[in-house]
Amino acid sequence: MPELPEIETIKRDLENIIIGKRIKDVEVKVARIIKEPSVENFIKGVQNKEIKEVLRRGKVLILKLSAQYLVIHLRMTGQIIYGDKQEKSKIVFLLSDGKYLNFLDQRVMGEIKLINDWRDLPFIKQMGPEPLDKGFSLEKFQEMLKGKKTKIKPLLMDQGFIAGIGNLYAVEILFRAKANPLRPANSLVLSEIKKIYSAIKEVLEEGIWHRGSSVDTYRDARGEKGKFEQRIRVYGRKGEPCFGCGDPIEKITLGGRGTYFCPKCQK
DNA sequence: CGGGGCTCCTGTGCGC
DNA sequence: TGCGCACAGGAGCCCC
Repeated sequence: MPELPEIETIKRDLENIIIGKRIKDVEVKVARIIKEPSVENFIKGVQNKEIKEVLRRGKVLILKLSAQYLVIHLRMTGQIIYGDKQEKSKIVFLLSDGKYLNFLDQRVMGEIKLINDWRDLPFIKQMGPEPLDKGFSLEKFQEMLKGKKTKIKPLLMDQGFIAGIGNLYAVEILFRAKANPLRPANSLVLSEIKKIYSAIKEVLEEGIWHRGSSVDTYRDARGEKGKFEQRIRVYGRKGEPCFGCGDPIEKITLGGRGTYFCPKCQK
């Protein structure tokens, strides 16, 4: 599942590959992925537009074109792969260098929009801070947690609270911080908040360093798998021995999502 | 306002 | 062995 580190990896790859190139044409094989404008206007809107910049906000990938923005959300199984045209592509952009930018998506939950300003999207407007920005300080995190009765794990996954963290990284962050996913946010004391805060930065940076995790279908912009999955401590390890104490890892459902943790190490 | 549950979607893997 | 169902989860939505 592409989360902040995976999208950031794709963003950095694409920066080196496609900036300055033009989209000559686009083939829309699955219309429902294009959320706005109409498919017809989408095609007209991207034709012969230069890719000026690649941006990321949370789990959202943004390509700045000559006038508008191409906003891409990969959701669960979306992939953006540069190179030859791929048979399974749902959307194919033909670039001015003769290569293709393929949008693939097994479960077809991804979304692409062409809009005047990405900052106007409601989902972006209500999004929480970028966890790797300097502005996301310990003090700010402390402030954000105040009065939040929500369990810490779903809270970390709430894009309105903090941007870019999904199920896998939320689970890994809490294991690193030795915090139980069920803890109400406002029950955490400063020493625990500090550990979670540090773990957020560390785990996400480690994820980027290892070019993401490919436990599902994630691939980088060149179609390669990430290596962070080798660093995973708890995700998907139900019943297997905890790397901290050897007790079996437990799996519960929280907010409908599989939540892995060690009840002994995570208090 | 918060939280639970359903929805979308399809390949995989488990149980009977 | 083969079939059928549950499961995977990001985010919008409804409802209590």
